[in-house]
Amino acid sequence: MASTYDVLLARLQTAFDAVESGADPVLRTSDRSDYQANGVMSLAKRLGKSPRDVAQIVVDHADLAGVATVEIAGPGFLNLTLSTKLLGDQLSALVHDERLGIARATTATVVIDYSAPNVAKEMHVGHLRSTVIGDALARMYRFAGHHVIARNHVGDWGTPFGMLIEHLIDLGEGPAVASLSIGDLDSFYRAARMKFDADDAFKERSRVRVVSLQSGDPETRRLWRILVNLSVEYFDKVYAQLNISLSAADVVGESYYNDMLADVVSDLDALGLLVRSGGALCVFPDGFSNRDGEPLPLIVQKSDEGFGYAASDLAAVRDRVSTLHASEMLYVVGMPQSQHLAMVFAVARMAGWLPDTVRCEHVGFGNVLGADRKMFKTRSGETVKLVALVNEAVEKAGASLERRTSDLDDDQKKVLASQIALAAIKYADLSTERQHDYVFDLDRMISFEGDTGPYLQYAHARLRSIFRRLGEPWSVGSITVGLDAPEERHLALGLLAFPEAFEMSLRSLQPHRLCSYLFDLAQRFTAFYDACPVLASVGPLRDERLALCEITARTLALGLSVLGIDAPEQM
RNA sequence: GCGGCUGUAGCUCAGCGGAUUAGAGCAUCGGUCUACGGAACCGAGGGUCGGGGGUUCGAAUCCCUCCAGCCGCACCA
Repeated sequence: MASTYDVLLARLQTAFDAVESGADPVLRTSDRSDYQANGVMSLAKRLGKSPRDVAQIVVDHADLAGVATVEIAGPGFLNLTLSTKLLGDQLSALVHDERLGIARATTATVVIDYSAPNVAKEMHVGHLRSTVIGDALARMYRFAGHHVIARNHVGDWGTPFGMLIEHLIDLGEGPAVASLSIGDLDSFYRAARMKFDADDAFKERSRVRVVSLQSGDPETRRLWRILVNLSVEYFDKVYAQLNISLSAADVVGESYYNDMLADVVSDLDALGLLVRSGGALCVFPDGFSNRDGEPLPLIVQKSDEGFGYAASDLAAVRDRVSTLHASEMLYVVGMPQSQHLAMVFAVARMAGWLPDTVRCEHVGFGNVLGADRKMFKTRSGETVKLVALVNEAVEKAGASLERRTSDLDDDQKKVLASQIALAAIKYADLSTERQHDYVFDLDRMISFEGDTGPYLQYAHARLRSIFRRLGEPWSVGSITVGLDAPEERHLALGLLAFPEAFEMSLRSLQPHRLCSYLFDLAQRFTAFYDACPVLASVGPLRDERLALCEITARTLALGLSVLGIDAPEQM
């Protein structure tokens, strides 16, 4: 089934082509009518004709019988009003369409790099956005029909592991494992750090340990593996708590690329791209300069022979294209890394490792700020742990549930509190344009009023409540709609706009567009709900309204689910 | 210095492939209640879209410039 948007666009395109081949209509929803088509004005300018005359020609050529009526407005806008028949047909199709009008895409292999916590460190707000945005994009891509490969590029390599392993040895394996198992990674890390800074002998041992780690000493690797495995177990718990679709299987950390680094360097050299500069081996991609206006290098091998993160990032690009056969790659990484990633991509393209046919994008995002508009920290100035953040939100959501009389038992309330808390946090994160910083204000996002996740969940719960009260199973063949009440029509138009909103959000890699759509839909629904009795109405009218409710409930649930947000049946 | 980002109602944010009176949420004020879950609905006030210039019949949206703030810019990822 073609979406309403596509039906209109196709008919308009034909009409525009009749005037001038290649002219594009720009179709959008409008307050003045159901849809508005622009594009006549620029076309008229090119043809040197009056916009209204051109509009008339387009209208004459447009085959909109049974679809919509057109009116030329203002200097040359085409205001389209959908026919009741089209609305009825489209709604009837939606009732029986699991995908709610969203086409299944031809399958691409999409590698999405997100979350990326560090081994032996706890996850904190700094990981929130990458994790939440990456998860939402992964879910959206999967629903669209693509093959998604999630890559959790954890920081599991580098000089800190010397001191961490030595600290592990000092504590004794058993006690160390026991303390790390409870997820208290930060105090382990801090203790190692303190010893490293205070004790020269420990520092020397750590240095030696790094060397044996890198040279593949089996015992050192075994100890390192202990740290990695315990950390991955901890990450899994956090992901479970956050309802993030990442697992240990998606963890492919920096260490995975170790064996490829030497080849990256020698292959770049063979291609004649390597330059020795300041002792380091560098590639100078075009278009990047440093603060003195000189070409800026991407350092692939440091002057001490060690490999930088540029080398492993290059290895990852190459691996994802050649081994995973990625046709699209997304890096959900903070904005400050944009220059680095742009250079990595540029070098990969120079080397021929990243063909032009592979879309490769940095999905950058801004910072999470506190009320003071500075980086979000605790009152004492420490980094906010993700677990603590969620716990506080769950607590608030739970307290709010208690304040309302409810026939739910304690277990149900516990689950609900978590679902509401996560909806609040995730929706707040996803609903602002991702490149922008946003102010983290838990009280606002969990106040359950206005443009929040819980508001959307509530709208959905009210809908489900209608069907619970209905008792009997409800089904309908085809809907004969009048949509006489303006609220009904407004809601119906909102439902038909779902595919376009979803696809636009996915195309632009901007989940906030889907958020805006869902909020708008929820508002349309509540206005309808207030004005149009459903269960108290009878006959075809009741079926029509139940159909609107059914589609709305499924649209909200599906929209939320691809954002990684649960839609409870009741709350 | 180079590059990137930001500046839209009191607050938090949409809108920025140009187009008819600039939108939403919160807050404020005023309505709606025998309510299918009021965590709701309806309405009002509130903005020279940072300043200036340009392109255009038309600019929050495109171009230039200035102001304010943030981030990155060679061996930590």
